[in-house]
Amino acid sequence: MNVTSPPAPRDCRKVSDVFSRIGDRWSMQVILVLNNQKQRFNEIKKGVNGISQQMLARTLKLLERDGLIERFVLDASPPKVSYELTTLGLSLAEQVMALASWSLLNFETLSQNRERYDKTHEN
Amino acid sequence: MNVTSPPAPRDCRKVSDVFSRIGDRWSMQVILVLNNQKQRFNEIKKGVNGISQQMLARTLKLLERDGLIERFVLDASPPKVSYELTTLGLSLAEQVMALASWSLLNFETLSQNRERYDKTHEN
DNA sequence: CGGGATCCAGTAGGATACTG
DNA sequence: CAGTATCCTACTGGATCCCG
Repeated sequence: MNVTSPPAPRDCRKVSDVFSRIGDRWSMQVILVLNNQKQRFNEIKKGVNGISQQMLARTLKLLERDGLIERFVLDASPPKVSYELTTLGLSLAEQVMALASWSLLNFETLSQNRERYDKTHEN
Repeated sequence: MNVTSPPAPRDCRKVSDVFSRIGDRWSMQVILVLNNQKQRFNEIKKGVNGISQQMLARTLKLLERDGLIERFVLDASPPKVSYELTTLGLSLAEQVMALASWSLLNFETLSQNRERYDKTHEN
């Protein structure tokens, strides 16, 4: 895709599809936490601030379904399961990391913009 | 932020905040369509496949609130309004374009992975 | 420990009609 | 043309309990 022009409508649907899959509240955060680190369920849970057990389980399953992470059952009783980004997942993680860096860099600016907007439009 | 390590929990919240703002169904698509192109309301609507009038109006207002786009009223009656990415919006658009390119490149792989997963887990 | 099942609330998002 | 107002539905995500 040309970087200087908007995508074609057909492309838009594909982009929309991928975005709506990873653009939920948790997927990208899980990808970030797993970046270069094979981790177990509760380790990921600690890493992702505020996620519930169920949402983590759901998110991991969807990411596994897309082939972005791989699930390893280490032991059955007591259960030990760990997760790791696949090659595909790692390539996505790079893009997500770039977006995350942008977010950290510009978070304050965004907050200030919102505050200013709300003040001038509160009528 | 270091690209090889997961972000700190405090950073995670900021990243989550930004992601939950632009990670909805439409924001990133609008940003893509506006990339390097000042456009009017209905032009954007044509560019973003399937968006309703209301959702476009809502999305544009939120993006303007964050200072990512600027709104220009050209005429009052009949109304003519156009939108353009700000410098901040352009810098975000770069990251979003990278993610969009990844999406186009790997869309087929993702679809196949899902299909395969669903077949082997349908029990 | 790593989930699954169930129930519930909040909100994102769609359809339609109306307006300056 | 570029919105706003209203209503409604569907889905996301949270809480809780249970299970091997």
